[in-house]
Amino acid sequence: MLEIAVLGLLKEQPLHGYELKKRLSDTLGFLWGVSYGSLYPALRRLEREGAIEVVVPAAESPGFAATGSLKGDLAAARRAGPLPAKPSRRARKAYRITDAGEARFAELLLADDRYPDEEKAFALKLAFCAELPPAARLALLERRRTVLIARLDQSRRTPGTRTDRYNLSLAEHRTRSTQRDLEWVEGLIAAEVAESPVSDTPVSEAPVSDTPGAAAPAAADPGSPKVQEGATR
Amino acid sequence: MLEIAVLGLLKEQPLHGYELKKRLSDTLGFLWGVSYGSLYPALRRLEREGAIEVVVPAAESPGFAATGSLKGDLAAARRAGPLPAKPSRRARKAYRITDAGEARFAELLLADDRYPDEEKAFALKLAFCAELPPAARLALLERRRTVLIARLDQSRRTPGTRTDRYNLSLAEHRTRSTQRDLEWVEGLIAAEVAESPVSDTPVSEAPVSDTPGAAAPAAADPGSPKVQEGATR
DNA sequence: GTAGACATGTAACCAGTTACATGATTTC
DNA sequence: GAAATCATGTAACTGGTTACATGTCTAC
Repeated sequence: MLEIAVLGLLKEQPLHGYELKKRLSDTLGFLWGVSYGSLYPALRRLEREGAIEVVVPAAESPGFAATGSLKGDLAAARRAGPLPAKPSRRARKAYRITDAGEARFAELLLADDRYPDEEKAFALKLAFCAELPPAARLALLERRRTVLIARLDQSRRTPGTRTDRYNLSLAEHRTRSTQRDLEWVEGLIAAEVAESPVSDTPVSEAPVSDTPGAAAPAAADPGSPKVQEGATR
Repeated sequence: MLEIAVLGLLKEQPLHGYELKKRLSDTLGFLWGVSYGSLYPALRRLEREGAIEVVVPAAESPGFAATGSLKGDLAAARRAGPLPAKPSRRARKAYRITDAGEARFAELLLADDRYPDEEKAFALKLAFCAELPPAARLALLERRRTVLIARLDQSRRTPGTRTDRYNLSLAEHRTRSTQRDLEWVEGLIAAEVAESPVSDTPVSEAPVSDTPGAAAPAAADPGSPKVQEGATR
């Protein structure tokens, strides 16, 4: 999860840990508060795997010549005036994504992770899917759709053993939420298909299929009922 | 989290681990799939803390006389015919909640836990709040309300740095979901207040206050803005 | 010279998971 | 007597967290 976010941000530009953390907090902050205690180890892990690499400290911000002395260069950068991306302090290590990292990123976005928080995982992936090829993006959305449909008809099958006021209300609210989530992703899918014509790409299994009108709220047709959430173990 | 669920189920009746797991899977299954690897350690932890205790194996299901021999009794129970709560196998250990456990349960339901998955935590607590005194229940709902309001006006303040199609859609969908969650809990609060007249009980700090019309979607007044989700940290 | 922002890192913990080991009892 | 189901438990791992330790540079 963290690795997705890190790779996603580094795909746009090289960044060092501290800055990365700030961006994670305020561009994805509404979904996530990452801590240094997980970020730095994650960076080292990714580096070891070859997904990212330390960027050479020269020419950090164009506009002054590198002398070869790191400290000197940094001081020079500082003297040049306050830049939007503020110049350095300590032994700041900026990372850049590698080709292997790009591959890993795509793989992670599409992976069938059994991360506990489905909703958060999907939200995070969606937040970064703009950088993905259209087919992969579509696959991501289709997968989410399958999960939601499975959830819906599970709640339809299961009567619910606890029938006090609170559980009843909870179940109903949950079902409606899921329905709306489904309508939403179906909207996204439709937009996606409209944008790039439905080439023959057999991305995973169900190309796009059904959705008769536009966004049928909670109709039948489980599409491909293979996925099955791992609720029961 | 697990402890809440376990205590909540044991509040209704004594159960052994295996059965507990089954109930967790199919009465709360839609929110949770617990595994033995966490359940059994949790039971031992709760027992050590004195929140639950092993129930004496005699008179497990009334209708036959205990002989003093566990195995004999169990075999007898078996012979008596298949009961709804099926009789035993191996050295089955049923647990019962203690008074200390009841106290712990109430404490956990109201605790300000910084468990990562807010939504799941609230859903779980709500699923068991029927057994709580009305004032505590109300406090639980009020707290949730505060969190949702904080979330809403954070998303209003934060413009959002990433402005591609997907992030925009995500942010909008999220806001609407939160709004509906808020309306829902406000409905629950209203029902709660209607049921038990607003005695002077100063449960936590904000008694009930505001909500002028009935369920004002996203109005001002953060109630008590103390809570503050730990997103940024 | 010290307060505070910038910057990196480690250790201990947390709440769960999977995989495995084991054993009792019933059913065929 | 083999397979299925019931039943309990441990060890290693996971993906994070908090709390802490340390260092650098600026501004006052």
